[in-house]
Amino acid sequence: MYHELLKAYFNKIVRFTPNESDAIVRYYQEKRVAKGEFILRKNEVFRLEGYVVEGCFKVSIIDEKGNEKVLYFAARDWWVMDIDSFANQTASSLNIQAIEDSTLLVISRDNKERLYNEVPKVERLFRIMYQRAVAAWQKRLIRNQTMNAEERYQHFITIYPEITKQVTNKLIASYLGITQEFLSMIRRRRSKKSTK
Amino acid sequence: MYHELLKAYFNKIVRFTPNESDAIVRYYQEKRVAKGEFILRKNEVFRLEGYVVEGCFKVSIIDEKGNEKVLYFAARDWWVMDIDSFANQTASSLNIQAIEDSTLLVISRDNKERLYNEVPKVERLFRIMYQRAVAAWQKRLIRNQTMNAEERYQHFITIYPEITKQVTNKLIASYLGITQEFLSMIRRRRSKKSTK
DNA sequence: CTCATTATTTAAACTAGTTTAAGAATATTG
DNA sequence: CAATATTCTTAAACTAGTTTAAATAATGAG
Repeated sequence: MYHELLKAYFNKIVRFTPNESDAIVRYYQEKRVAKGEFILRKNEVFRLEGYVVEGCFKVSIIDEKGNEKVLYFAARDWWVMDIDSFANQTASSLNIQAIEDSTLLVISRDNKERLYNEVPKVERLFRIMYQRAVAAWQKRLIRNQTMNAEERYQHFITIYPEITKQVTNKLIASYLGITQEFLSMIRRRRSKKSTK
Repeated sequence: MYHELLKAYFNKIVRFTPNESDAIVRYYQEKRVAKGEFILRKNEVFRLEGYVVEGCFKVSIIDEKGNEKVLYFAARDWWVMDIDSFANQTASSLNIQAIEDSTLLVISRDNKERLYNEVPKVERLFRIMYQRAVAAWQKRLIRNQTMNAEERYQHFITIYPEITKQVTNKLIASYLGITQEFLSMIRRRRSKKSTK
């Protein structure tokens, strides 16, 4: 039944006929993931690309000092993947873990290649999706270089109000590239300001 | 004559027939840009996507304090574009300026759409190119969050030895997200180390 | 419900990187 | 070639964000 969500998602980007839509979503299977479960661990090869229909994931790396850095969150209507590992079937440097009980629609790498061949317009679909993704990552980098931590936090809670509720401050701090202690200070500063 | 370079570039990603290759590169026109010239200024709509065959460009933004931040450099065999502005024909927030006398192969947004339709495999080509670009931007962000300024500088001069020669330290500092003064200090520290 | 774990806050000492200012070295232009 | 502009360097004072440590609050497992 979640397939309708995925059809709607895709049809907003490229207009498919009902037949094409059906053929596409047939490749995607429902997968439930319990809170805390990993769908990818560092050094594994990422085998499934997933559209999140329920719940929330964190995509992170562990640096050489053992610190976890959150690369991004994927809540409802987002995708989880290690685009590099999935495309090239190389060992991943990322962890992907459910931070709530979650449900995905997943496709394997082999099936994705089959899908590109069966419905060539899917190339266009993902061309546009990736094109937008490049623009989004560029903007994120620009924000990191032009905004200070407080401004980045403000931006985060404004554009991701739902995720703000779903994840801990520790993880938000990691996403923003600061320590949880400093985020705590920012939050105090902000709450003082707002009561004045 | 530069068209052969572009054919080679594309054929490394997707195998095209000679006819297809010819059809594709016919859409790309040679454009010379003198040092210092802008091919895009903030608030304009980006109309040309370009493959650099000669020279070097800087792609940057001016933040609200008036500081220029270099997003990336594009030397030979790279692409210059504002992917967001080009795709959606919205006002750009970027400047793109030649930092040497340069030569590009350019395509207009309208011709690019025609190209996608004339040679559908080009969708696949750019799907793969953008997919790789997403992976590259993610890695850049991870480097920014896990490496300090000196490590980032070391990484930069290692993977971009040519660009290191082509651009000023001021611009490298901007790319790395630090001030030129601090980069200068890093360079002194490094040169002391290496003479010990 | 209780114990244990994890997240959050606070604060003081610290450090990586910035700011400001000025002089020296390079490049650019007429 | 001289004049001018720009880049690069140095250094001191500063600040945004980190580290360490400890206390408190919230959450989760049994």
